[in-house]
Formats: sequence, C-alpha cells, structure tokens
Amino acid sequence: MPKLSAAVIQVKKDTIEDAARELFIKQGFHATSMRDISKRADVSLGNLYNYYETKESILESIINRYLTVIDEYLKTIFADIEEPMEPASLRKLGESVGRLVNEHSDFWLLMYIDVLEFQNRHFRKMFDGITDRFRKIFGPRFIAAEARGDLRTGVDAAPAFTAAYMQFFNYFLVEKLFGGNQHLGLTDEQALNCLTKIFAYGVLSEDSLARFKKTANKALSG
Amino acid sequence: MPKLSAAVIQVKKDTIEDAARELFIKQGFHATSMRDISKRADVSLGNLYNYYETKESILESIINRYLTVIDEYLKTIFADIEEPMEPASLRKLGESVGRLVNEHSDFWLLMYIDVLEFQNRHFRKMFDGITDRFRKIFGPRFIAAEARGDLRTGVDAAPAFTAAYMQFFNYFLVEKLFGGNQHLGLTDEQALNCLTKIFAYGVLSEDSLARFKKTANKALSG
DNA sequence: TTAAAAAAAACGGACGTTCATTTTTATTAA
DNA sequence: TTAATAAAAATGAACGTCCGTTTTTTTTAA
Repeated sequence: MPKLSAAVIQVKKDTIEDAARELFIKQGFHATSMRDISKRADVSLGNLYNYYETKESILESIINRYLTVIDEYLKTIFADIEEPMEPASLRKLGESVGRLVNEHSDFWLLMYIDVLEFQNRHFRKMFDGITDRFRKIFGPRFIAAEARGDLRTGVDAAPAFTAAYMQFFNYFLVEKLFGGNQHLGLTDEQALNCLTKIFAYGVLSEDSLARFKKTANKALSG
Repeated sequence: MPKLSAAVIQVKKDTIEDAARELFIKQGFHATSMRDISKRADVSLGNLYNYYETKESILESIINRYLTVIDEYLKTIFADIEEPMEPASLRKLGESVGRLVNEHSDFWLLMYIDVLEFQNRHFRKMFDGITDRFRKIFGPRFIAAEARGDLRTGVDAAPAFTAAYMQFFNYFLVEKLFGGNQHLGLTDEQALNCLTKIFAYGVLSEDSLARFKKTANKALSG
C-alpha cells in the first residue's frame, strides 16, 4: 500500500485531533487516555502512533492549529478597527473579544492546560510583546490621535489599547470559564458600555483632578 | 494507642497538604500520584488514607484552607482602603493585588486546576457577586464620593471599582503565570501608574468628548 | 494491655507505548 | 480492464509500569 495522499492524511489527523480536543477540554490532558482518543476518533490505539509520536504531540498539534485560527480571527478584528482610540471602536473591540471568547472557549481551556502542564510553553507568544504588536498595527493612528488632541496628555496609546484589550478578554473569560455570572452586576451589554466608558474618560470627574492633585500627580507620573 | 490529639493530627495534615500542594502546582493534579505525595510528606502510602478519603479530598482541603488565607489577605487589603475611588488608593490596591498574586501564585494555579478538572466548582465563590460584596464594604464611601462630585456623572462606583480590581489581578496573573514578561511594555511600577491613570481619568482628552459626541453617547449610555 | 496509627503488601485495573500481524490500496504488469 | 504486488496503514494483543485504594501486618504509646 503506497503512501496515502497528504489530503487523506490531513483528514485523518483532523478527526483524531477533534476527538482529542473534545476530551482534553472535557476532562483534562492527563485524565484523557490514548484509548479514549482512539475510541472517540474510531481509530485503533496503535494507529494513533502512525500519526503522532506521543500523546503530548497531539496536544501540541491541536494548540498550534488553534493558535493560527485565533490569530486569523484577531487579525480580522483589528482590520475592522479604523480609529483604535475612539469609544465606538473600543466598544466594538469588546464585542469582538466577547465573541472570540465565547465561540472558542475550548481554546482558552487549552491555554490553562498549557499553563499547568507546560508552564504555558505553547501559548507564551500570545502575550509576549503584545503591546509592540499593537504599536505596529496601529502606530500611525495612535500618533494621529495624539496629534489631533484626542488623547489626554501623558497617555501612551499602545499600552492603553493593550490594557483595554486585556480587560475585555478578562471580563469574558471570568464570565465564561470562572462562573462569574455577571460579576460586574451588569449584563454583558452594560458591562461593555461600562468598561468602554471607564477606559475612555475614567471614573473621576474633571473637578476631582484638582482635588486629588498631590496623590493624582504621583499616580499620573508613570 | 489512643487517639492522637487534634493538634497532632492537624500538624500531620499540614505536612501532607504542603507536600500535595507543591506537587499539584508543579505537575498538576492528575500527574501527581498518591505515592508522590506520600514520599514527599514522608508518610506511608496507606497512612494517607487514615487522613483523607480520596486524592480529590486532599485537593479540596488544600483549596478550602487557601481560600480562607486569601480571604483574610483581601480583607486586610480592603480594610486599608479609606477612600476607594481616590487614585492613590487605587494604586495601592494595585500594589497589594500584585503582592497577593506573586506571593501566592500557587493559589491561582490551583484555581486553573479547579477550572479544568472541576469546572471551577471550588473557586466560583471568588467571583460570584463580587460587585455586591464591594458595594457592601465600600457602599457609604461610594455614595460619599458621588456626593462630593468626585465621580463622573453616570458612573456607578461599585462595578467600576470591581473592574479596577479585576484589571490589576489580570495584569499580574498574565505577568506571573502566562509569560507576559512586561506585556504592557512597562515595568510593574509603570504599569500600575498607567492602569491607575486610565481608570481614574481615562485615555481621552476632555476636548475629544465633544468630538466623539455621537459615538461616545452610545458608549456612555450604559 | 489494647486500640489507634503507621507501614507494607497486595489488588485490580489503566496507563503510554511497542510490535508482530493482518488488512488495505495505489501502483504495476498482464 | 484486471490481477498481482508490495509497502503503507491499521490492528489489537502484549509489555512493563504505575495508578488509587484496600487489606493485612507491624509498631506505637497512653
């Protein structure tokens, strides 16, 4: 029997990885056996080892494939953003992040598996240098926003945008995976509004700025 | 041999749980065997079952004990806060949260174990109704801040404070456990300043408010 | 002396992986 | 178009190890 075509091999790997992913997510990596995977994928136990060297390499393959899916998703999100620092854009960013978290919650569970079992070896790249990446994507628009006087003086748009991005992520992850059930005491819609509002104009009145002069100065001098 | 005193039993349980915790954190729950625990705690395998019914019950005991430790820690943090909405207080909150995350990073790994293996059954309470809890702790001071005109109109202090709290947590967790290594492109000190600043007064200039009137109105109407 | 505690041995089963064997199928020759 | 071929693919039993837990035995100390 000559070699199977690459396409056929890929299809087989797809079914194996689909099965493995479902099991890893439902019951964790160590709690999932190769026999479990072989049963769910309808592939013999031994045959798994024609496609993967070890159990861990199955996980790695799943993660790598998923990483590209998420990456594409994020790219389309960012491509849709024309003016990253406008409140409307930020709200839309929050909505998109919410969809990403909810539609691919498996992925984030895999990330926690990676944190626990592999010190986040495979997912590190998601957060490493993320601010620089945003600077690369939106750099000119960050500068333009500052030039227009949109930004409060002393605010660097790149880390600020990153913080907003992370805040949205965290909100939806807590809701979806940590049992937050409306941990802000608001619906998702309201929470998005609330977070956007805070990010854009803060929680404190302009008047209070003078009142907190001493302390604020310290806090604002970063 | 009559029954050991409760104190002696507790000491023994301490050493067992210390050993188990270190192993669970280092290699995960399923990857840790009762034999591993017995070796590290210097207790015979069989004797473990004189103290715990199952392996899972060891994890539960660790989590419950840890929950009270963290709870106490948080209480002292909140007790130290006189005016929750002042920038200086928020910065201090951020620092405290950072210390909590860094000094007890084990705890948060246990939380991820709980998310993966038990749908966060044991940790849910950490996030459930958290905004209401803050309202209970700081309610009068939230109201006073609003009365003084410290708050931007339309801002509800309780979810806002919760958002700040969560934001700090998330920042330090990403740094500590997810390999963020300065994911905001800032040192921890700078990041604290940056996040506090954003939370207090936002990233956008007061001028831009009028400019984003239409879109801002939508985003601010939550 | 005696019952609790600790240790050790034993249990049945499941684990990841290997391997000898059987089945399959793209290619080749008729 | 068909039949033969041969190597890849698939299989499932087998391997050695380790698992959580139970049971039995030994040690301990009031």
